[in-house]
Amino acid sequence: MSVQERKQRERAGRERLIVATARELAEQQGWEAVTTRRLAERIEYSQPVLYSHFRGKREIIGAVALQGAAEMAAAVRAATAAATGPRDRAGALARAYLHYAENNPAVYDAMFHLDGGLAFAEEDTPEPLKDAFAALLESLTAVAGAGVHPGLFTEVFWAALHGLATLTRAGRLPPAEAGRRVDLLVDRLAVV
Amino acid sequence: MSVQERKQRERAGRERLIVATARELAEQQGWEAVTTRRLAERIEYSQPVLYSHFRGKREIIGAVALQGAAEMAAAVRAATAAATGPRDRAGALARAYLHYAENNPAVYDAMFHLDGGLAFAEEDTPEPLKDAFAALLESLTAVAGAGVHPGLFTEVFWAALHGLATLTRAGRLPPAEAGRRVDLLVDRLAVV
DNA sequence: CTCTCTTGTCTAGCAGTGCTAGAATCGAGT
DNA sequence: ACTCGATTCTAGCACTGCTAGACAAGAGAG
Repeated sequence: MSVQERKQRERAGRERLIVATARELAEQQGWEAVTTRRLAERIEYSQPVLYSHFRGKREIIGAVALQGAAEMAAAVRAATAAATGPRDRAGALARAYLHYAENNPAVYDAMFHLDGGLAFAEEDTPEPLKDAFAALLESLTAVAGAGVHPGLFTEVFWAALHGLATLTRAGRLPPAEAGRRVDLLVDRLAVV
Repeated sequence: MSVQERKQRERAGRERLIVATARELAEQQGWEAVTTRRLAERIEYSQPVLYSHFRGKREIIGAVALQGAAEMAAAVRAATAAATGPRDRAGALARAYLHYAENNPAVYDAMFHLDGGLAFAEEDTPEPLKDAFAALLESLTAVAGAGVHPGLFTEVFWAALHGLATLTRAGRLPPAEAGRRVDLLVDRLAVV
Protein backbone atom coordinates (compact mmCIF):
# COMPACT_ATOMS: atom_id res chain seq x y z
CA MET A 1 0.00 0.00 0.00
CA SER A 2 2.58 2.50 1.08
CA VAL A 3 4.52 1.79 -2.08
CA GLN A 4 1.61 2.98 -4.16
CA GLU A 5 1.25 6.01 -1.96
CA ARG A 6 4.89 6.88 -2.39
CA LYS A 7 4.55 6.51 -6.17
CA GLN A 8 1.51 8.73 -6.15
CA ARG A 9 3.38 11.32 -4.12
CA GLU A 10 6.28 11.22 -6.53
CA ARG A 11 3.93 11.58 -9.44
CA ALA A 12 2.25 14.60 -7.87
CA GLY A 13 5.65 16.10 -7.15
CA ARG A 14 6.76 15.65 -10.70
CA GLU A 15 3.55 17.21 -11.94
CA ARG A 16 4.22 20.27 -9.82
CA LEU A 17 7.75 20.31 -11.14
CA ILE A 18 6.49 20.33 -14.71
CA VAL A 19 4.15 23.24 -14.08
CA ALA A 20 6.74 25.20 -12.14
CA THR A 21 9.39 24.60 -14.78
CA ALA A 22 7.06 25.59 -17.59
CA ARG A 23 6.21 28.77 -15.75
CA GLU A 24 9.82 29.55 -14.98
CA LEU A 25 10.91 28.94 -18.54
CA ALA A 26 8.06 31.06 -19.88
CA GLU A 27 8.87 33.86 -17.49
CA GLN A 28 12.53 33.75 -18.42
CA GLN A 29 12.35 33.37 -22.19
CA GLY A 30 8.71 33.73 -23.17
CA TRP A 31 6.16 31.06 -23.97
CA GLU A 32 7.49 30.50 -27.47
CA ALA A 33 10.59 29.04 -25.81
CA VAL A 34 8.49 26.54 -23.88
CA THR A 35 8.66 23.54 -26.15
CA THR A 36 7.98 20.00 -25.04
CA ARG A 37 11.59 19.07 -25.70
CA ARG A 38 13.10 21.91 -23.72
CA LEU A 39 10.63 21.39 -20.92
CA ALA A 40 11.39 17.68 -20.81
CA GLU A 41 15.10 18.35 -20.76
CA ARG A 42 14.76 20.78 -17.85
CA ILE A 43 12.85 18.33 -15.72
CA GLU A 44 15.32 15.65 -16.79
CA TYR A 45 12.80 13.29 -18.32
CA SER A 46 11.90 12.48 -21.89
CA GLN A 47 9.00 14.21 -23.63
CA PRO A 48 6.50 11.36 -23.35
CA VAL A 49 6.34 11.66 -19.56
CA LEU A 50 4.76 15.08 -20.03
CA TYR A 51 1.90 13.33 -21.77
CA SER A 52 1.41 10.94 -18.89
CA HIS A 53 0.57 13.97 -16.75
CA PHE A 54 -1.10 16.28 -19.21
CA ARG A 55 -3.09 15.77 -22.36
CA GLY A 56 -0.79 18.17 -24.16
CA LYS A 57 0.89 21.52 -24.05
CA ARG A 58 -2.47 23.30 -23.72
CA GLU A 59 -3.16 21.61 -20.45
CA ILE A 60 0.24 22.61 -19.08
CA ILE A 61 -0.50 26.22 -19.96
CA GLY A 62 -3.89 25.80 -18.33
CA ALA A 63 -2.27 24.54 -15.14
CA VAL A 64 -0.02 27.60 -15.01
CA ALA A 65 -3.07 29.78 -15.61
CA LEU A 66 -4.94 28.23 -12.70
CA GLN A 67 -1.97 28.74 -10.43
CA GLY A 68 -1.84 32.35 -11.54
CA ALA A 69 -5.53 32.89 -10.90
CA ALA A 70 -5.16 31.65 -7.34
CA GLU A 71 -2.14 33.86 -6.74
CA MET A 72 -3.82 36.87 -8.22
CA ALA A 73 -6.92 36.38 -6.10
CA ALA A 74 -4.70 36.23 -3.02
CA ALA A 75 -2.77 39.33 -4.07
CA VAL A 76 -5.96 41.27 -4.66
CA ARG A 77 -7.44 40.21 -1.33
CA ALA A 78 -4.27 41.12 0.52
CA ALA A 79 -4.18 44.56 -1.05
CA THR A 80 -7.83 45.36 -0.47
CA ALA A 81 -7.73 44.16 3.12
CA ALA A 82 -5.17 46.83 3.93
CA ALA A 83 -7.25 49.63 2.40
CA THR A 84 -9.78 51.74 4.23
CA GLY A 85 -13.04 52.78 2.63
CA PRO A 86 -14.68 51.40 -0.52
CA ARG A 87 -13.01 53.82 -2.90
CA ASP A 88 -9.54 53.16 -1.57
CA ARG A 89 -10.26 49.47 -1.83
CA ALA A 90 -11.13 49.79 -5.50
CA GLY A 91 -7.90 51.71 -6.10
CA ALA A 92 -5.83 49.19 -4.20
CA LEU A 93 -7.48 46.39 -6.14
CA ALA A 94 -6.68 48.01 -9.46
CA ARG A 95 -3.06 48.61 -8.55
CA ALA A 96 -2.64 45.09 -7.19
CA TYR A 97 -4.13 43.63 -10.36
CA LEU A 98 -1.89 45.60 -12.66
CA HIS A 99 1.10 44.98 -10.44
CA TYR A 100 0.58 41.25 -10.64
CA ALA A 101 0.11 41.37 -14.41
CA GLU A 102 3.28 43.39 -14.82
CA ASN A 103 5.41 41.18 -12.61
CA ASN A 104 4.13 37.88 -13.95
CA PRO A 105 3.68 38.52 -17.65
CA ALA A 106 4.00 34.89 -18.69
CA VAL A 107 1.42 33.76 -16.15
CA TYR A 108 -0.89 36.57 -17.24
CA ASP A 109 -0.47 35.43 -20.82
CA ALA A 110 -1.32 31.89 -19.82
CA MET A 111 -4.50 33.16 -18.21
CA PHE A 112 -5.70 35.42 -20.98
CA HIS A 113 -3.73 35.37 -24.18
CA LEU A 114 -2.88 31.74 -24.70
CA ASP A 115 -5.24 28.88 -25.12
CA GLY A 116 -5.09 26.87 -21.93
CA GLY A 117 -8.26 25.03 -22.82
CA LEU A 118 -10.08 26.52 -19.86
CA ALA A 119 -13.79 27.22 -19.77
CA PHE A 120 -14.97 30.60 -18.60
CA ALA A 121 -18.26 31.99 -17.47
CA GLU A 122 -19.79 28.58 -17.75
CA GLU A 123 -20.84 25.74 -15.56
CA ASP A 124 -17.56 23.88 -15.71
CA THR A 125 -15.35 26.87 -14.99
CA PRO A 126 -12.52 25.75 -12.69
CA GLU A 127 -12.81 26.90 -9.09
CA PRO A 128 -9.71 29.15 -8.99
CA LEU A 129 -11.09 31.21 -11.86
CA LYS A 130 -14.46 31.64 -10.23
CA ASP A 131 -12.74 32.57 -7.01
CA ALA A 132 -10.50 35.14 -8.68
CA PHE A 133 -13.58 36.83 -10.06
CA ALA A 134 -15.18 36.59 -6.64
CA ALA A 135 -12.17 38.39 -5.17
CA LEU A 136 -12.81 41.29 -7.51
CA LEU A 137 -16.52 41.22 -6.85
CA GLU A 138 -16.05 41.38 -3.08
CA SER A 139 -14.28 44.70 -3.20
CA LEU A 140 -16.07 46.27 -6.13
CA THR A 141 -19.66 45.70 -5.13
CA ALA A 142 -19.46 48.67 -2.77
CA VAL A 143 -18.54 51.07 -5.56
CA ALA A 144 -20.84 49.74 -8.27
CA GLY A 145 -23.35 52.49 -7.67
CA ALA A 146 -27.08 52.40 -7.05
CA GLY A 147 -29.14 50.31 -9.41
CA VAL A 148 -26.11 48.77 -11.06
CA HIS A 149 -25.72 45.02 -10.94
CA PRO A 150 -22.45 44.33 -9.07
CA GLY A 151 -21.53 41.44 -11.36
CA LEU A 152 -21.91 43.58 -14.44
CA PHE A 153 -19.94 46.40 -12.87
CA THR A 154 -17.16 44.02 -11.90
CA GLU A 155 -17.01 42.70 -15.43
CA VAL A 156 -16.61 46.20 -16.82
CA PHE A 157 -14.02 47.16 -14.22
CA TRP A 158 -12.13 43.96 -14.85
CA ALA A 159 -12.23 44.45 -18.61
CA ALA A 160 -10.80 47.94 -18.21
CA LEU A 161 -7.98 46.65 -16.04
CA HIS A 162 -7.34 43.84 -18.47
CA GLY A 163 -7.17 46.31 -21.33
CA LEU A 164 -4.67 48.49 -19.49
CA ALA A 165 -2.55 45.50 -18.54
CA THR A 166 -2.55 44.06 -22.04
CA LEU A 167 -1.94 47.25 -23.99
CA THR A 168 0.75 48.44 -21.63
CA ARG A 169 2.63 45.18 -21.75
CA ALA A 170 2.35 44.91 -25.52
CA GLY A 171 3.97 48.31 -25.81
CA ARG A 172 0.77 49.89 -27.10
CA LEU A 173 0.64 52.37 -24.24
CA PRO A 174 3.67 54.26 -22.94
CA PRO A 175 4.49 52.85 -19.49
CA ALA A 176 5.38 56.22 -18.05
CA GLU A 177 1.84 57.40 -17.40
CA ALA A 178 0.55 54.06 -16.13
CA GLY A 179 -0.15 55.38 -12.65
CA ARG A 180 -2.20 58.31 -13.87
CA ARG A 181 -4.27 56.04 -16.09
CA VAL A 182 -5.24 53.84 -13.17
CA ASP A 183 -6.13 56.86 -11.10
CA LEU A 184 -8.33 58.24 -13.83
CA LEU A 185 -10.01 54.88 -14.38
CA VAL A 186 -10.80 54.28 -10.73
CA ASP A 187 -11.87 57.88 -10.29
CA ARG A 188 -14.45 57.59 -13.04
CA LEU A 189 -15.69 54.05 -12.64
CA ALA A 190 -15.94 53.82 -8.86
CA VAL A 191 -18.96 55.63 -7.54
CA VAL A 192 -18.92 56.90 -3.96
CA MET B 1 9.91 51.14 -69.37
CA SER B 2 6.26 50.15 -69.53
CA VAL B 3 7.28 46.56 -69.17
CA GLN B 4 8.76 47.28 -65.76
CA GLU B 5 5.68 49.22 -64.82
CA ARG B 6 3.45 46.31 -65.74
CA LYS B 7 5.58 43.97 -63.68
CA GLN B 8 5.46 46.31 -60.74
CA ARG B 9 1.69 46.50 -61.06
CA GLU B 10 1.42 42.74 -61.14
CA ARG B 11 3.69 42.48 -58.12
CA ALA B 12 1.59 44.95 -56.18
CA GLY B 13 -1.54 43.08 -57.17
CA ARG B 14 -0.13 39.82 -55.98
CA GLU B 15 0.92 41.38 -52.71
CA ARG B 16 -2.63 42.55 -52.14
CA LEU B 17 -3.81 39.06 -53.01
CA ILE B 18 -1.53 37.56 -50.39
CA VAL B 19 -2.77 39.88 -47.67
CA ALA B 20 -6.41 39.44 -48.66
CA THR B 21 -6.05 35.67 -48.79
CA ALA B 22 -4.30 35.50 -45.44
CA ARG B 23 -7.06 37.58 -43.91
CA GLU B 24 -9.80 35.51 -45.51
CA LEU B 25 -8.23 32.26 -44.41
CA ALA B 26 -7.72 33.57 -40.88
CA GLU B 27 -11.30 34.78 -40.72
CA GLN B 28 -12.60 31.46 -41.96
CA GLN B 29 -10.48 29.02 -40.00
CA GLY B 30 -8.47 31.04 -37.51
CA TRP B 31 -4.86 32.20 -37.68
CA GLU B 32 -3.47 28.81 -36.70
CA ALA B 33 -4.74 27.57 -40.06
CA VAL B 34 -2.79 30.26 -41.91
CA THR B 35 0.38 28.40 -42.73
CA THR B 36 2.78 29.42 -45.45
CA ARG B 37 1.97 26.29 -47.40
CA ARG B 38 -1.77 26.72 -47.28
CA LEU B 39 -1.48 30.38 -48.07
CA ALA B 40 0.80 29.66 -51.02
CA GLU B 41 -1.56 27.03 -52.31
CA ARG B 42 -4.51 29.41 -52.14
CA ILE B 43 -2.77 32.11 -54.13
CA GLU B 44 -1.58 29.40 -56.52
CA TYR B 45 2.12 30.04 -56.07
CA SER B 46 4.83 28.23 -54.17
CA GLN B 47 5.85 29.26 -50.66
CA PRO B 48 9.06 31.07 -51.59
CA VAL B 49 7.02 33.66 -53.46
CA LEU B 50 5.64 34.84 -50.14
CA TYR B 51 9.16 35.65 -49.03
CA SER B 52 9.81 37.80 -52.04
CA HIS B 53 7.02 40.07 -50.81
CA PHE B 54 7.32 39.78 -47.06
CA ARG B 55 10.16 39.07 -44.71
CA GLY B 56 8.13 36.32 -43.12
CA LYS B 57 4.78 35.39 -41.67
CA ARG B 58 4.98 38.16 -39.09
CA GLU B 59 5.04 40.79 -41.77
CA ILE B 60 1.98 39.30 -43.44
CA ILE B 61 0.13 39.47 -40.14
CA GLY B 62 1.37 43.03 -39.78
CA ALA B 63 -0.02 43.94 -43.19
CA VAL B 64 -3.44 42.57 -42.22
CA ALA B 65 -3.24 44.54 -38.99
CA LEU B 66 -2.52 47.78 -40.80
CA GLN B 67 -5.44 47.17 -43.13
CA GLY B 68 -7.63 46.57 -40.11
CA ALA B 69 -6.47 49.74 -38.39
CA ALA B 70 -7.41 51.79 -41.42
CA GLU B 71 -10.81 50.14 -41.67
CA MET B 72 -11.48 50.57 -38.00
CA ALA B 73 -10.58 54.23 -38.09
CA ALA B 74 -13.00 54.69 -40.98
CA ALA B 75 -15.74 52.77 -39.19
CA VAL B 76 -15.32 54.82 -36.04
CA ARG B 77 -15.34 58.10 -37.96
CA ALA B 78 -18.45 57.09 -39.88
CA ALA B 79 -20.29 56.17 -36.70
CA THR B 80 -19.33 59.29 -34.79
CA ALA B 81 -20.16 61.57 -37.68
CA ALA B 82 -23.75 60.40 -37.53
CA ALA B 83 -24.08 61.08 -33.81
CA THR B 84 -25.23 64.34 -32.22
CA GLY B 85 -23.61 65.68 -29.09
CA PRO B 86 -20.33 64.67 -27.45
CA ARG B 87 -21.83 61.98 -25.25
CA ASP B 88 -23.67 60.31 -28.08
CA ARG B 89 -20.50 60.42 -30.08
CA ALA B 90 -18.60 58.57 -27.36
CA GLY B 91 -21.33 55.94 -27.23
CA ALA B 92 -21.39 55.55 -31.00
CA LEU B 93 -17.62 55.25 -31.01
CA ALA B 94 -17.65 52.51 -28.40
CA ARG B 95 -20.32 50.54 -30.20
CA ALA B 96 -18.58 50.91 -33.56
CA TYR B 97 -15.29 49.78 -32.06
CA LEU B 98 -16.77 46.68 -30.46
CA HIS B 99 -18.83 45.96 -33.53
CA TYR B 100 -15.76 45.97 -35.71
CA ALA B 101 -13.85 43.77 -33.28
CA GLU B 102 -16.72 41.30 -33.15
CA ASN B 103 -17.19 41.10 -36.89
CA ASN B 104 -13.51 40.92 -37.78
CA PRO B 105 -12.04 38.76 -35.04
CA ALA B 106 -9.06 37.60 -37.06
CA VAL B 107 -8.13 41.13 -38.05
CA TYR B 108 -8.52 42.26 -34.47
CA ASP B 109 -6.22 39.45 -33.40
CA ALA B 110 -3.68 40.53 -35.99
CA MET B 111 -3.79 44.02 -34.55
CA PHE B 112 -3.55 43.18 -30.88
CA HIS B 113 -2.98 39.55 -30.01
CA LEU B 114 -0.52 38.35 -32.60
CA ASP B 115 2.95 39.61 -33.21
CA GLY B 116 2.85 41.52 -36.44
CA GLY B 117 6.18 43.14 -35.72
CA LEU B 118 4.62 46.58 -35.54
CA ALA B 119 5.92 49.37 -33.37
CA PHE B 120 3.47 51.25 -31.19
CA ALA B 121 3.57 54.53 -29.35
CA GLU B 122 6.97 55.23 -30.79
CA GLU B 123 8.55 57.32 -33.47
CA ASP B 124 8.35 54.68 -36.18
CA THR B 125 4.73 53.74 -35.59
CA PRO B 126 3.06 53.16 -38.96
CA GLU B 127 0.70 55.90 -40.09
CA PRO B 128 -2.55 53.85 -40.06
CA LEU B 129 -2.04 53.04 -36.39
CA LYS B 130 -1.43 56.63 -35.44
CA ASP B 131 -4.48 57.63 -37.45
CA ALA B 132 -6.68 55.02 -35.80
CA PHE B 133 -5.74 56.44 -32.42
CA ALA B 134 -6.37 59.91 -33.78
CA ALA B 135 -9.86 58.83 -34.81
CA LEU B 136 -10.58 57.90 -31.22
CA LEU B 137 -9.00 61.07 -29.90
CA GLU B 138 -11.11 63.28 -32.15
CA SER B 139 -14.37 62.13 -30.67
CA LEU B 140 -13.25 61.55 -27.11
CA THR B 141 -11.54 64.83 -26.37
CA ALA B 142 -14.92 66.46 -25.81
CA VAL B 143 -15.82 64.05 -23.01
CA ALA B 144 -12.44 63.83 -21.30
CA GLY B 145 -13.49 66.26 -18.62
CA ALA B 146 -11.87 69.41 -17.30
CA GLY B 147 -8.20 69.16 -16.41
CA VAL B 148 -7.82 65.72 -17.92
CA HIS B 149 -5.32 65.28 -20.70
CA PRO B 150 -7.31 64.10 -23.77
CA GLY B 151 -4.60 61.71 -24.84
CA LEU B 152 -4.52 60.02 -21.47
CA PHE B 153 -8.29 59.83 -21.37
CA THR B 154 -8.38 58.30 -24.84
CA GLU B 155 -5.84 55.72 -23.80
CA VAL B 156 -7.96 54.70 -20.82
CA PHE B 157 -11.15 54.62 -22.86
CA TRP B 158 -9.46 52.61 -25.55
CA ALA B 159 -8.01 50.17 -23.02
CA ALA B 160 -11.45 49.61 -21.56
CA LEU B 161 -12.93 48.92 -24.98
CA HIS B 162 -10.06 46.64 -25.80
CA GLY B 163 -10.62 44.74 -22.58
CA LEU B 164 -14.30 44.29 -23.32
CA ALA B 165 -13.61 43.20 -26.88
CA THR B 166 -10.93 40.73 -25.87
CA LEU B 167 -12.65 39.18 -22.89
CA THR B 168 -15.96 38.88 -24.67
CA ARG B 169 -14.44 37.21 -27.68
CA ALA B 170 -12.35 34.85 -25.60
CA GLY B 171 -15.52 33.68 -23.89
CA ARG B 172 -14.49 35.23 -20.59
CA LEU B 173 -17.58 37.43 -20.48
CA PRO B 174 -21.08 36.20 -21.34
CA PRO B 175 -22.03 37.86 -24.64
CA ALA B 176 -25.63 38.38 -23.60
CA GLU B 177 -25.04 41.52 -21.52
CA ALA B 178 -22.53 43.09 -23.90
CA GLY B 179 -24.79 46.05 -24.64
CA ARG B 180 -25.35 46.93 -21.01
CA ARG B 181 -21.63 46.78 -20.32
CA VAL B 182 -20.89 49.34 -23.01
CA ASP B 183 -23.64 51.59 -21.72
CA LEU B 184 -22.27 51.43 -18.22
CA LEU B 185 -18.73 52.09 -19.38
CA VAL B 186 -19.59 55.09 -21.51
CA ASP B 187 -21.90 56.40 -18.82
CA ARG B 188 -19.14 56.42 -16.25
CA LEU B 189 -16.13 57.37 -18.32
CA ALA B 190 -17.58 60.09 -20.51
CA VAL B 191 -18.03 63.32 -18.62
CA VAL B 192 -20.60 65.79 -19.86
C1' DC C 1 14.11 35.42 -85.74
C1' DT C 2 17.56 33.46 -82.72
C1' DC C 3 20.42 33.55 -78.85
C1' DT C 4 21.94 35.15 -74.30
C1' DC C 5 21.39 36.39 -69.77
C1' DT C 6 18.83 38.40 -66.17
C1' DT C 7 14.79 37.82 -63.58
C1' DG C 8 11.50 35.23 -61.44
C1' DT C 9 9.72 30.78 -59.80
C1' DC C 10 9.86 26.20 -58.15
C1' DT C 11 11.61 21.78 -56.12
C1' DA C 12 13.69 19.90 -52.41
C1' DG C 13 15.34 20.20 -48.01
C1' DC C 14 16.69 22.01 -43.17
C1' DA C 15 15.82 22.43 -38.35
C1' DG C 16 12.35 22.88 -35.45
C1' DT C 17 7.37 21.88 -33.51
C1' DG C 18 3.59 18.80 -30.84
C1' DC C 19 2.64 14.28 -30.18
C1' DT C 20 2.77 8.84 -30.11
C1' DA C 21 3.69 3.64 -31.10
C1' DG C 22 6.36 0.18 -29.66
C1' DA C 23 10.76 -1.30 -27.63
C1' DA C 24 13.39 -1.44 -23.44
C1' DT C 25 14.01 -1.17 -18.66
C1' DC C 26 12.96 -1.04 -13.95
C1' DG C 27 11.32 -2.74 -9.64
C1' DA C 28 7.49 -4.74 -6.67
C1' DG C 29 5.62 -9.15 -5.14
C1' DT C 30 6.07 -13.93 -5.11
C1' DA D 1 16.11 -14.98 -7.61
C1' DC D 2 12.72 -14.52 -10.92
C1' DT D 3 8.51 -13.01 -13.26
C1' DC D 4 5.72 -9.86 -15.06
C1' DG D 5 3.28 -5.49 -14.98
C1' DA D 6 4.10 -0.60 -14.79
C1' DT D 7 6.98 3.01 -16.27
C1' DT D 8 10.13 5.35 -19.24
C1' DC D 9 12.64 5.93 -23.37
C1' DT D 10 14.00 5.71 -28.38
C1' DA D 11 12.64 6.64 -32.71
C1' DG D 12 9.57 8.45 -35.75
C1' DC D 13 5.30 10.87 -37.87
C1' DA D 14 3.22 14.85 -39.87
C1' DC D 15 3.49 19.37 -39.56
C1' DT D 16 5.63 24.27 -39.05
C1' DG D 17 8.52 28.63 -40.95
C1' DC D 18 12.01 29.42 -43.94
C1' DT D 19 15.86 29.00 -47.72
C1' DA D 20 19.60 27.25 -51.13
C1' DG D 21 20.15 26.05 -55.52
C1' DA D 22 18.17 24.15 -59.81
C1' DC D 23 15.28 25.56 -63.42
C1' DA D 24 12.35 28.11 -66.70
C1' DA D 25 10.57 32.21 -68.79
C1' DG D 26 10.92 36.30 -71.23
C1' DA D 27 13.25 40.95 -72.33
C1' DG D 28 16.88 42.97 -75.15
C1' DA D 29 20.74 42.49 -78.43
C1' DG D 30 22.38 41.03 -82.73
